[in-house]
Amino acid sequence: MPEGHTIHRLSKDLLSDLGAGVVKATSPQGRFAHGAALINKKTLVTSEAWGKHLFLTFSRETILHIHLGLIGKFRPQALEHEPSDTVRLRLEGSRAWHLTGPQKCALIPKEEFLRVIDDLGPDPLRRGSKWEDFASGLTNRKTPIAISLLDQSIIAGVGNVYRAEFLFLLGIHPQRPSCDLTKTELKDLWKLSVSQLRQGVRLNRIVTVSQEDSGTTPGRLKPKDALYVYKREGRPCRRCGSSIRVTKLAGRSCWWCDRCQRR
DNA sequence: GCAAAATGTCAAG
DNA sequence: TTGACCTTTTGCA
Repeated sequence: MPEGHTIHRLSKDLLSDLGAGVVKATSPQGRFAHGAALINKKTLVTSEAWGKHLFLTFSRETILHIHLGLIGKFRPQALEHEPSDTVRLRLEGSRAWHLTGPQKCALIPKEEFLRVIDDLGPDPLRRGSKWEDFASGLTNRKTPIAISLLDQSIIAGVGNVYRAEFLFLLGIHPQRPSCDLTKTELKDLWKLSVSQLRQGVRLNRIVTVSQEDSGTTPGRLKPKDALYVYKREGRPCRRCGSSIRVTKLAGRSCWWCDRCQRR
């Protein structure tokens, strides 16, 4: 589930749901019992997303740092919905929110918050992020562009789905050395990140296929029709019909179309 | 019904 | 580059 769009959407939804009053916090799993007790009966003051990191600030400057990792989920439930014993944290406002399988769920001091965001590259979903910072992170980098796009210190919030889809949409081969991209390509890559991630927040899912290619609106698309290349190895490219290929880059599968994406 | 994979990251070899 | 982490979902019998 979680690339940057998921976390930014969560950040908004949590604030509108829990921001009104005092929050009740528990840890049905028990593993975060101490932290939950410290948050309990406090007010949610701010909710911020930086790339794939979520920071909830409660009264008295208590900062809760959450990172979902690969398998974590943070989902709204009806108040009467009983939490399973895998729920690390349950927050209760106008709805209940159940956090399961997070990579990180901890109360942190302000210095650590600053350190975490300092290590991140520009986040296309944050105001004030500049494409020049993205571009300067890639100068002199011979690493394949598909590897750079997963590097959170280069661009924060892009994950394995978006990297493959962005490169397809711009006709860029995943193995192209990062430093070989033209200024125009870099600018386009940044602009595409901004528009795609924003759409991801709006729809609360990743849909990259255009209306012309799909013949319908994004909201009505079936999951398997929403993407151009991700997890489509061996299937025909939606643009040219040639077989989608897959390779390992940065330890993760990366899909591309050899005809649409030139080296 | 069970194994494998999953939109992620870090530490160890 | 590989394994570990943590849980749910998917794919295959």
